[in-house]
Amino acid sequence: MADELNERSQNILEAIVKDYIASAEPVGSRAITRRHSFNLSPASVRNVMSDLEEMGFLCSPHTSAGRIPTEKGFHYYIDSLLQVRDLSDAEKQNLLSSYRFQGMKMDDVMQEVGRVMSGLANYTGLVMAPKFASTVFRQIEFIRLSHGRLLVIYVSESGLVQNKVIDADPSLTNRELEQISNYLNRELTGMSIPQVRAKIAKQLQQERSRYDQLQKRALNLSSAALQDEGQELVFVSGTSLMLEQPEFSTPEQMKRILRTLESKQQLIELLDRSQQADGVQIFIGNQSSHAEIDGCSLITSKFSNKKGAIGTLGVIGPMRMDYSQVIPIVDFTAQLVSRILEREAE
Amino acid sequence: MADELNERSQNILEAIVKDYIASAEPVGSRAITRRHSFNLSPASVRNVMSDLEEMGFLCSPHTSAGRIPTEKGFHYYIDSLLQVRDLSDAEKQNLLSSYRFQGMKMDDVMQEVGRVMSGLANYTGLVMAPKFASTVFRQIEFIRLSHGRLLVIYVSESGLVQNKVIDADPSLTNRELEQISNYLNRELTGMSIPQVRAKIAKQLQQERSRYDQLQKRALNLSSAALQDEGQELVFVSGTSLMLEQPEFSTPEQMKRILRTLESKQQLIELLDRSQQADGVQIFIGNQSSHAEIDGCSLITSKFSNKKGAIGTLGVIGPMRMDYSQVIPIVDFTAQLVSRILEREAE
DNA sequence: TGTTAGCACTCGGTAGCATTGAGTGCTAAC
DNA sequence: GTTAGCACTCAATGCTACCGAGTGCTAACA
Repeated sequence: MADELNERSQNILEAIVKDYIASAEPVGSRAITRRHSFNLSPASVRNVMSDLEEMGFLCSPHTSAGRIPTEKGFHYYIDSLLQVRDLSDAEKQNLLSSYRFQGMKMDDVMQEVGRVMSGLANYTGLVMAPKFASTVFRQIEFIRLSHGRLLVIYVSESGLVQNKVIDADPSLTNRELEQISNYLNRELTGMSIPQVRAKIAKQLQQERSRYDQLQKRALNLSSAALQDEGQELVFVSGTSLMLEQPEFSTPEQMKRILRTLESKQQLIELLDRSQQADGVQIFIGNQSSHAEIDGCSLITSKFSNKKGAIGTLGVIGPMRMDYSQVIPIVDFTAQLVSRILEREAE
Repeated sequence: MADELNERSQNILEAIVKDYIASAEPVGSRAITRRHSFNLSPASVRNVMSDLEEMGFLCSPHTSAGRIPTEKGFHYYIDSLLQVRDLSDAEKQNLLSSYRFQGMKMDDVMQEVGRVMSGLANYTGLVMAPKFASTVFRQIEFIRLSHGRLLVIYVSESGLVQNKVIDADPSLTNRELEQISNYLNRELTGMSIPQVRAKIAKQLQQERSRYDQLQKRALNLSSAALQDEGQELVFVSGTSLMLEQPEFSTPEQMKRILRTLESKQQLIELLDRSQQADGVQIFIGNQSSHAEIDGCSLITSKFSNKKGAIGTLGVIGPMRMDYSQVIPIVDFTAQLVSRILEREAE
C-alpha cells in the first residue's frame, strides 16, 4: 500500500504524533487547532483525522476520546516526517566529557556507557557487550592460583579481556605453563574463536600419533580455557526511568515490563536482531517480535571495530518516545564506543 | 520496658503475626478465633489485642479494621516466639545441587548465589562481594596489551581476582615486567591492602636516595595497579519479586522501592551495617536507618574466610516476611559461600 | 474475677446514579 | 472545500446509600 499523504495530512499527522509524544494522551481536533496554527477549523481537522484513521495511521481508544498514532503512524512519522538533527559539536563535547574511561576494563566501559546514555536520553539503556565467540584471538596467559587451579586470561584483538578459572593437571610446572602460553600465542594469534576451536579439535584428533606431551597439554588447556560459557553480558541502566512513563503506570504493566528487563535472555534476543544491519535501527511496538515489549520501541545501533568485536547498544522506551532526541544520542554513543574499541585494539 | 507477656498474650500475638504474614491484611478478633483453636471468644481476644496495642505491639490502621503488628511486634515475634527450624540435610543437599560453581569467577559466583538464594526465599536477594581493600595480597601479574597499556591481574589470598588496565611506561621490557612482578610477589604477599599501600608509600618516599631504577618502577606500577576504584560490587537478584508483595502494589511504592534497589550506594550502606556482627542479622523496618526502605526488613549474614575477605549477603522484603523460612536460607547460604571462599584460598 | 454475649458505632469499600466535558460524526450552509 | 451547529458518546468525577468486618463497652454469666 503506497500511502501517499498530501501535505495537509502530513502536517496534521505530524502534529498529532508530536502532541502525543509530549502528553501521552489522545489528542483531539480542537487541541490540534489550538496548539498548532494551521488555518483550519477543528471540523476540517476532524475530516483529515478521520481519513488518517481510515488509512490506519491513527486509532481512537473509544468514540469520544481523541486519536493516538498507531504503530504504522509512528512508522510513517519516523520514516517520512522526522528530521533527526545531528548533535552539535558542543553537545558531542559535552557528552564526551561525561565519560571517564581511563583505566577501565571493558565491562566497566559498557556499564558506564549504558549509564550515561540512559541518563542523557532519559530512557532505559541497554548495552550488550561483544560476544566471546565473535572475538579474534590475540593473547592468552595462565596464572596459577593453587596447585590444580589456573586463572586463564584471554585478550581479544579488540582488547576485550575475559578471565576464567579452570582445573588443570597439578603436575604442570610454571616453566611448562609459560611454554604452553608461548606456544598458543604463536599459533593462534589473529584467528577467530571458531577457527581456533576448529584448529584445536583437529589437532587433538591427530595428537595421538604426532604431537609431543607438551603440545598435548597445551591443546587440552586451551580447549578448556576457550570454552564459551555462553554468558552474554547485557547491562541495563535506568530501569526505573521506564516506570516513570505514563504508559507503564499500572502495577501490572510495571511488573510485566520489569520482568522483561530482568530477563537477560529476552533482551539478548531483542538486541541480537539489530546486529544484522548498520546504523541506527528502530523497532516499533511488538512488530513481529515477542509480545513482551508490547507498546515499547527500541532504538539500537551496533558497535564494532575492524577486528570483529561486535556489540549492540540502545535505548528502550514507550512507543511514544522522543525519537528526534534519542536517535542521535544512540548513534553517537555507538560511534564513540567503536572508537574506544579501536583504540583498545591499539 | 521489660515487656513480659503472659502465655495467652504471646499466643495471640504469634497468631496475629503469622496470619498477617500470610495474608498481608489486618487481622481481626473473629478471624483469630476461627483460624486458631484457642478456646476463647472473639471478645476475649479483643481484650488481649487491646492490651497488646496499648503496649505497642499492635496498631490498627483505622478504627474498624483489624490489627497489624508494629515494628516492635515483629521484633518480639522474632526474638521470643519464632522458632527457626534448621534446614534438613535433604534440603541442604537440594540447595547445594542448585549451584554449579565449577570454573566460575568470583563475580559469577556472587551473582549465582544471589540468584539461587532469591529464588529459594522468594524475595529479592542482595550480595555484596568482598571489598578490594579488605583483601590480603597474594599475587600480582602484568600482561601487556599494547605498548603503553598493561593489564594488571591481582589475586587475593581468598581467591578474589580483580583486573584493571593501567597506562605504563612503554619502554618497559617484558623481562623487566617479569622482574617487577616477581619482586612485588616476593615483597607483598600476605599483607593486607592497607599495609601494602602504606609500605609502597613509605618506600616511594625513600626511593629517591636508595632504590634502583627497577624498584622505583615496580613501586610506581604497583601503586597504580592497587589503587582502589572503590567500586563495590553489589548484585541484586529477583527485583521483580519485590513488586509482587501487596505492600508495594501502588505505582508510587513500586517506583520508590525500585529506585532504592537501583541505587547501589544505598544498598552498600545498608549491607555495610551487617558486617559488624556474626551470624544472621535482622533489620526490621526503618529502624534508625534511611526511610528509603521504610516497611522493609533485611535479613543478612556476612561471609568470610579466615584470610579476611568479607562480604555480605541477604534478602530484602516486606516487614511481613516469612522469617522462619528465610533465616535458615540466608544462614546456610552465607556458610556455603564462606566455604567456597576457603576452598578458593586453597 | 475472668469470660462471654449483645449492641451501638466506626469507617473503608463498593455499587449505583447523575453530571460534566472533551471529543466525534453528520449535515447543512457558506 | 470549509465551517458552524447539533446530537451523541463515553470516561471521569462526585455524591449517596449501603454493606460488612471490626471495635469498644456494658451487662450477664460461671
